[in-house]
Amino acid sequence: MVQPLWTITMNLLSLLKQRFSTALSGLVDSPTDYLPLIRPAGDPKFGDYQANCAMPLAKVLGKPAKDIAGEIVSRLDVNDICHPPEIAGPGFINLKFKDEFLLQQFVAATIDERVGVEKSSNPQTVIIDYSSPNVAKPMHVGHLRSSVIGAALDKLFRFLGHHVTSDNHIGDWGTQFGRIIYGYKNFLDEAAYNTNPVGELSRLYRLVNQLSDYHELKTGLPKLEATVAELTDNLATAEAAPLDKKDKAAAQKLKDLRNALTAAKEEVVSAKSKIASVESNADLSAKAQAHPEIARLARVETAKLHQNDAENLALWHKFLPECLKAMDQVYDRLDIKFDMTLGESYYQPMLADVVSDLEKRGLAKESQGAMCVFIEDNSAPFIVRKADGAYTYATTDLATIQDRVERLHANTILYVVDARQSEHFQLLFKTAALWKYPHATLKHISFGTVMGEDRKPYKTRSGDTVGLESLLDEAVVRAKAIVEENESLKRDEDAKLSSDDIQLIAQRIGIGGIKYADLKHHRESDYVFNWDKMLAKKGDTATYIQYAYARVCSIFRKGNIDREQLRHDKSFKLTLTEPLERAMVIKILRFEEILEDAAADYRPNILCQYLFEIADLFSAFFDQHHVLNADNETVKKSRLKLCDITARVMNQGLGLLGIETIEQM
RNA sequence: GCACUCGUAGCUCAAUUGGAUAGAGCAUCGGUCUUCGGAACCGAGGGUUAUAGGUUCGAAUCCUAUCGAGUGCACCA
Repeated sequence: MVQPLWTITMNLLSLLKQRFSTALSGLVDSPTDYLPLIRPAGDPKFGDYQANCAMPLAKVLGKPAKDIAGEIVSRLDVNDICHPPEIAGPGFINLKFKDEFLLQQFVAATIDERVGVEKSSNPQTVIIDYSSPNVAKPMHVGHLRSSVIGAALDKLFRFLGHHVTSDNHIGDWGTQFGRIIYGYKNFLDEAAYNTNPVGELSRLYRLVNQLSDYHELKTGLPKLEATVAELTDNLATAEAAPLDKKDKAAAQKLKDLRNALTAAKEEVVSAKSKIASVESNADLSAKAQAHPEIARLARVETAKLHQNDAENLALWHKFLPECLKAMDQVYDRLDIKFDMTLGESYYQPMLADVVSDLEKRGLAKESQGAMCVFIEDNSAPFIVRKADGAYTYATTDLATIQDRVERLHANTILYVVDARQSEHFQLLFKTAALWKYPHATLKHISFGTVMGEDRKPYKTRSGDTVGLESLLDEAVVRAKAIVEENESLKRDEDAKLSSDDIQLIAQRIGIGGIKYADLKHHRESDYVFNWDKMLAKKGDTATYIQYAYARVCSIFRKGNIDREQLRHDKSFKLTLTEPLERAMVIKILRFEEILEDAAADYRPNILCQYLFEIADLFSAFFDQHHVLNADNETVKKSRLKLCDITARVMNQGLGLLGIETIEQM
């Protein structure tokens, strides 16, 4: 027997595209241009999918769009899968699948290990560069988005069959090591180091920073205060001048002055408080007096390290493993694993050659003592070697591209880095293309800021950045309180939990809540961090989806259903008796389409929205229709299969986001 | 000064990249409960998509101007 064409795909959209491609090929030169205009219907009343090709073709073909739509439909062969297409409005072609076809596809998906998602036919070798903290500085909220978005894309691309290598491009060669080394040589508490090396290093880092800042602020304060005075005068003069509403430049200047004054005042306040915090402490004050040149000397330590000074290099080798161990603890909690952790230090031996090669090719030129690549239409140069002879992160990034392309054979490199560095990446990518790699796909996957309720970067109440570990701790503590509170409200005695369960659930809900809150937003936008919203029991949260998943599992538990056996049970004919069931089947069959959309634009929020919609559909279905007590055995088994695959899609989808499910919560 | 990003419901955000009546969640108001987990479900109100023009069959999306917010601008990464 010949298999019908549609058994080879469970992707509804790509199947329709194939059919339209055939239909359009006699009409237009390049049918592929019009295939993206086939998309899910905007409104269920228009059917399941719609094709918007006719309108743009009206101009090309010089005929009314409705006539073209008619012509496309007459050429279109979808009888086996769809009801007769309808033409509506200016020339929309509306398509609705036959239930029989949907059920065939559905069966194929239920028995498929990958719930109907095929691997890419064109797998890419992708390096995903994300998280990338500076070692020895504790990780903070700033690292959250890169880590969470990066890990989600990592899992997504892998699942789609690409050859992914995740790389944590850590800062392990920067100025922070000079500070730590200086601290270690001058302020070490040996006992503390022996019990908790990273804690002590981190204390030393903060101490050296604080003392350096102290001296800098102390010398800078008079100037800062003078600036405030000057701005105050200028503002007074400007405000005294007669206000001409038409003079926009003057109005703008006035506003700029006010903003500058506010900023300068804040700076003075902050400086004074930092100075006071040192001077009010006898120990700190004494240390500050004893180390007036601390900032310069710390830089000297960095320079010595970079020149392979034996002592500093030994210290670096001593510190680094401890720092990495501490980092891994955080990654364990976030369930993130890297294939490689090649920090800046790894690329150091290559930098001199990178610069000389750029020079040889005439790309890099000397300017004001520094070696620079000038990119057209960019005023700022791309500095690959500073006037003092040191290399910059630009150089390291170029060496990194070289290594990834030549040694690891990457054809795509994704940088999950915040939006503020977009200019750097533009210059980097242009330079790389001019240099040796015009064919590598280099993408900056930029993302916005995590903000507090005040719409400024998220800080603690005292104004410090929030440490990532304490953030995770708080999430779990808050989640646990919610789980415990809910436990006491439960109606269903069977659903009661042990205290071990509660701890595990609190972890999955807490960490999942943080991740979901981050991923559900468009990555380019800034978003406001809000505990209550991300852990809320209702609404568009990880918890809601996790709860829907737990409810499905509860059906199987109560009914003593062997899900594996169920999947291969062919002793009955599937039926769809309710519109909600049909909606769920279509939604499930769209899983691959959604994953591809999410991957195409590197946007986990597309997947989040999809998972929420599935959970929402399931919750409505669960409320309105019975599974275990269905009218007859056929309906019951059909619904059980639907429940099984719904659960698998939710589990798989959440898994790709790095969010774990729980069978009971 | 230059460059980039953004402005959508009271709040937090979407909108398949130019498609049909701009959608969710929260909050508000109303409803559902003796059945598989109420961390639930159903419904209602709420919008001149910052403003003004323009482009076209069609604009939150594209172009221009204005207003407002943010970010980045040689030797930190």
